[in-house]
Amino acid sequence: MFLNLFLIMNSREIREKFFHFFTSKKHVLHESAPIVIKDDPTLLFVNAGMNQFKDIFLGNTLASNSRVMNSQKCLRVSGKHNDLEEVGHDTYHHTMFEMLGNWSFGDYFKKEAIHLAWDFLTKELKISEDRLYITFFEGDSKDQLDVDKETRLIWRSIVDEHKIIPGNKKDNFWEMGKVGPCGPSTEIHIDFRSAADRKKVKAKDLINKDHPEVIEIWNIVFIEFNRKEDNSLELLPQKHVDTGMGFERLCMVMQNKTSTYDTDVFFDLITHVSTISNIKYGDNEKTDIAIRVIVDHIRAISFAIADGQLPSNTGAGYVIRRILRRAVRYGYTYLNLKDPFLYQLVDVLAHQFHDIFPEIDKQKKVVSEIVKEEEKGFLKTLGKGLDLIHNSINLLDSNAKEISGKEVFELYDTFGFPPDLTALILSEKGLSYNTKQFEKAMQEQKDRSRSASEITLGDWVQVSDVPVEGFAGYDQTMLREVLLVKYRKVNFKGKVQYHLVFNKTPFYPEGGGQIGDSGLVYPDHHRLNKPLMTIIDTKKENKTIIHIANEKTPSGSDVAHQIHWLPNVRIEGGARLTTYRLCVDEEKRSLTTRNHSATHILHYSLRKILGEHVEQRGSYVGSDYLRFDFSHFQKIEKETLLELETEINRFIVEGVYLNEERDVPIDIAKSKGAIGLFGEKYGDKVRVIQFTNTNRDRIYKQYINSVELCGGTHVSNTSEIGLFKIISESSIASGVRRIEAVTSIAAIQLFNEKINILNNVQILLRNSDNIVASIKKIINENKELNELAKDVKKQKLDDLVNDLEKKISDLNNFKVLVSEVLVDASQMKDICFYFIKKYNNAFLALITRKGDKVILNIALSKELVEHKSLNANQIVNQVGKHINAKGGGQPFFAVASGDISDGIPKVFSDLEMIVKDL
RNA sequence: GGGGCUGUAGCUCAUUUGGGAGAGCGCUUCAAUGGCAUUGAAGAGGUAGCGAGUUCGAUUCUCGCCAGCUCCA
Repeated sequence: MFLNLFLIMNSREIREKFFHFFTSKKHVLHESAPIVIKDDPTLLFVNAGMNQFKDIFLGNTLASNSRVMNSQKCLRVSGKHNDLEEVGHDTYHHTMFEMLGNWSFGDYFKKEAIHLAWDFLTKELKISEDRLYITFFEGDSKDQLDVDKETRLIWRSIVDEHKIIPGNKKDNFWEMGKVGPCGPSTEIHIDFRSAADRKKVKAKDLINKDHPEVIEIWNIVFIEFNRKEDNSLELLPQKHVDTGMGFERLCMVMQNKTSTYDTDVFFDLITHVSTISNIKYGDNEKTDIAIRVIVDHIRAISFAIADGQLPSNTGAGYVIRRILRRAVRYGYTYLNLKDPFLYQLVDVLAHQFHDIFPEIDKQKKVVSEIVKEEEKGFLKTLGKGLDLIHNSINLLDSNAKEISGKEVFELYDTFGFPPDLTALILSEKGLSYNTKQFEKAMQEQKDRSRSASEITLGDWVQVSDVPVEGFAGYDQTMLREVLLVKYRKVNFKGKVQYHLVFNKTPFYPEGGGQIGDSGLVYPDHHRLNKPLMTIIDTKKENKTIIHIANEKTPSGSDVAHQIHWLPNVRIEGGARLTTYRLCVDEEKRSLTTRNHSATHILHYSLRKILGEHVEQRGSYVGSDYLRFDFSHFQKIEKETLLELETEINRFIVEGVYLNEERDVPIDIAKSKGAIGLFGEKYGDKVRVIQFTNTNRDRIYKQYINSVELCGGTHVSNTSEIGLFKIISESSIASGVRRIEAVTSIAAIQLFNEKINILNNVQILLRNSDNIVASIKKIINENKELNELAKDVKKQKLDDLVNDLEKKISDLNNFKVLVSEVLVDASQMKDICFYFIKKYNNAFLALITRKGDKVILNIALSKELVEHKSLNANQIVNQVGKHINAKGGGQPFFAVASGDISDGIPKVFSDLEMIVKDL
């Protein structure tokens, strides 16, 4: 490859250049948000640079800097131009990519934004103006929006008018979603076709037409409206600029390539895949596609895992699993890679991004372990699927050409075997499958899922327009004068529930591992003291706190009815509004709070005892117990667990006071050594929870210091936790372990239960003072006795068999035995099997009693069944009627049980009749 | 969130109208060879995920729960 080092910048230099340029224009570098999104049911991954600034646009949060720039990790797996199944087939789409962007929050607007972008491209990067084209918003009559004349005018002062092209709402009016901030955009496109091609067709005609060499490189959005639920547009109080430039595409342009995969961004990865597979990139279209798929996907997978999203079978984790499997599939089919290989690429990525995105390098061992385990799992799935396919093929008529689409769908749906692989295997045998049937089955599955999820949410009903203040429950569990802002009806598992949003609330919404509060809502009126609603859970959707209420009030009427029935108490902007009193279930909250603080201490102690590599991977803090997942490579020995418990309980006994600080600038918090949650996005101001002992309260002469960024509730002194006890330690994924524990009342209960058991054991052992020795002795004795008993039983059975043997009569050439025996049912069965195996002409009928029950067995040598067409099944029912028995079995052995023991003689006489007739 | 599949010995899995709970590997012991690899023999190891129901009888059928896999949203 020819590289002119003086002219061609590598990707790192390009990124640096961007940061440098905008720093010089007074922009502050903002860290990329984790690629994984929490608390937003509509979005699983960050798909644009602006995601993390959503709340600033909406006016919910104030920006700490009015000018910001960054490179944001993004992940796109669906949408019009980003179908996962397409990635790799062309040479410029990606699942994971970097988005360079600069932002103005109420600072500069159109003119400066346009000039900044233009200057960066043409002056800093020295991209030829000749190649650049501009689009602007042409207006939209439905939205009553005029042509964006201002933008057009600004551009006219910069470039030739013929290069400025109007675009419609689809291309040049950017919206975040159905509702929310939006505005017109202007885009810079680049044409890097050959001179000959440029002569043939004008660039103007190729813009926004999916031409691979005429592409958009920079999108500049002027956020000035808020799209409301009724579809109307409202002017925002402030105007913002949001820009996004695809980094990989920019590198492609700057490095004179026609494919992003030919840039240095992918060079090392591709080289590595070539080495592993021994297949050169560029040799063959099919293997090239496979290599592109792999190098693209490993980026998405690694960044997602490093940001805390483990592959799983639902939600965001499932998306990661699907991407990983697609990569494995392409490697498996086209590069003949039959063993795990993707995990080896993590190192390459770690090295490549160690300075800009250090999260992969920091955890490369964990990430690659997880990838490897996933690969192994999928290869196993593939193996199973292969067996199933070969079975189906073997069952096929020799002249059949096709297997049913339903079968292929089942293979995919149930066993996860990809249909394209199925098709490949079939075609090797000259077969195919019915794709119409497959599509039909697929559509049915989709319809089923959609209809199941559609009913769930009702529309929000707006009750009042007061501003929402949010959580106020750190200092109180009861709040008066609360107003209902909006509510909606929801169907959940066949039950009706209500979602309620209040203007302020003491209810903690599920988050940071801590479960949501439950409690009661009362009318805030001194004469009304009956609860109106039962809040069963509290959750967060983005930043909105949603209270989930039962359909019925505690007194049995409908909640919705209550909302409208209530007396109007407060007057707000001319409207009479009901005020409420919100009361959190204090017992549940206080137990949860204890568990949350205990979780922090556990985290601290784990790092102290096991090492700094321990990082939180997930946590559940409930009122009954706590669960903590963390990175660690081996099983924790019993002694270590004990040490851990002791350490934590010392921490508790020390009675360390909580030092809680709100609105601490994140830099200061970090300088204090505060540990952030793995993959969590924090704002500029954070809440710091610190338990640090001072000299005065040291009992154990140990310095204790737990500092974490946390939004949860905590005890004011660690002594409130009372007691900490681990109940289990296990593995949940490769390199990730889980500890479950209880505290306070639950821990005391656990101890009491255990001690109670011990006491009972001791009493049973006649107050032995060495329980363990006593039990060991008993076990040994028991073992000896068992062996003795076994011998005796066997002897007894042998004796019985001998006795019975003597009773066997020869009748018409049959060995006949009809008798009542004093053994249990399973021994009787053994006797039956012994004789019918010993003799080839045995006819046995044995009876035994168990309580009131009479059990009858009929057993016949198999030869009798075959040659004499006898059937034990029939006989047992025929003679069983005398003892009121029903039963059945196989022709050679049948069982029946009844409850009339007086009938036994009749059973015997009937059997004699049967034998005589043989 | 919805659908499908699976759950049997430490591991991998058999077990058909519902009627004896099994195989291979691993483990323990003994024997053969100077030792190891190995070979032979014997043995231990199970509430058939949990809980109800139907049945004379359930690993098997039905329902619920739990866990895993898988597809869809």
